[in-house]
Amino acid sequence: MDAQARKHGYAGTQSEDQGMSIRKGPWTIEEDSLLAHYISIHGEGHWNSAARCAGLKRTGKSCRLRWLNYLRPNVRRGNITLKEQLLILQLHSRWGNRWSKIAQMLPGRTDNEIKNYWRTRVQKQAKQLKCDVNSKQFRDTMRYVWIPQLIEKIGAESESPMDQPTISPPTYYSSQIDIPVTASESGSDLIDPDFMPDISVSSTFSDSLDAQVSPWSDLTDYQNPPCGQYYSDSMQNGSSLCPENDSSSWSWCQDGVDMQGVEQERYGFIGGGDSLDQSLWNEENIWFLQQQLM
DNA sequence: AATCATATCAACCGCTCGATG
DNA sequence: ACATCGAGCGGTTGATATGAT
Repeated sequence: MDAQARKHGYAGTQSEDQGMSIRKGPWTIEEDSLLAHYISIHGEGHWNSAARCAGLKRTGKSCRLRWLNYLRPNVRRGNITLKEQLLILQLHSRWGNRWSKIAQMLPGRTDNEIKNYWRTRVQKQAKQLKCDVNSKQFRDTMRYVWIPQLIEKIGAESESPMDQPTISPPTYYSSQIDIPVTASESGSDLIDPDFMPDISVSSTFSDSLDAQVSPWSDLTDYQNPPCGQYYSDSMQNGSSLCPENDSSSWSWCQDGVDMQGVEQERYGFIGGGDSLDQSLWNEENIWFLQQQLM
């Protein structure tokens, strides 16, 4: 579409409605109310006929999008919360760019919003790390730094009686979210919150992160990212303890654990869709986070 | 105060998929 | 089995807001 047409809110073609100009661009209040009124009577679906019958010079697609992303009741707007961020990271790690699927797990959030969040916040970080968002380096940083940080911060928030008076003390959280641990069938390999802060980090890793990871809104307002140690116990069965790996690939060792070795052994691929890491992103964790968002 | 750069987000586009005839 | 059509999805774009210089 040419910029002029968009600017004036009309398309030059009439593909869907015979001879009628199709309006584009931002929705007006009148259009919103027309659409909302129509849907309140006839319900969702049949978007093309909805557009026609409601007297909107819009495509069905446009109406559907407007309804789902804006007009629909219970649409949640505003900042993505920490818990939502955590859930997004987890679910994206599991499902990749399946935005609508991810959105289904975040009540009130739209796929568009989550997609925008990912692109603006997360991909920005990948860019600053000078790596691809699907690269191993970035996945590792996300899994071993940001997600633990988020969990820590959420735990801290949960401690605050002002914040969440009812549920989820940190211990409860930590007992539910076995983020960085290996096969936790027994449930014993869970994060100990005592491990969370004050982590000794290998110089290469910490230098790298301090230098490269810039503050990431809620996620990254940390100067010394905690990482590493809480994997050490549970990841021993990663077997490859600090081997001198192929130096061309990105890896690090900390507390005797070679993350790359672990990665190779354990991880699915971010954005890889079906290659799931069930031990890491298990249903229980996701369910729990969802409950927190309700 | 003006200008430029960057971030954010609403909306569009093209493609795919599933239902239906 | 094939064609058509509507719905939905993910990627992308452009307008606007915000911050930095």
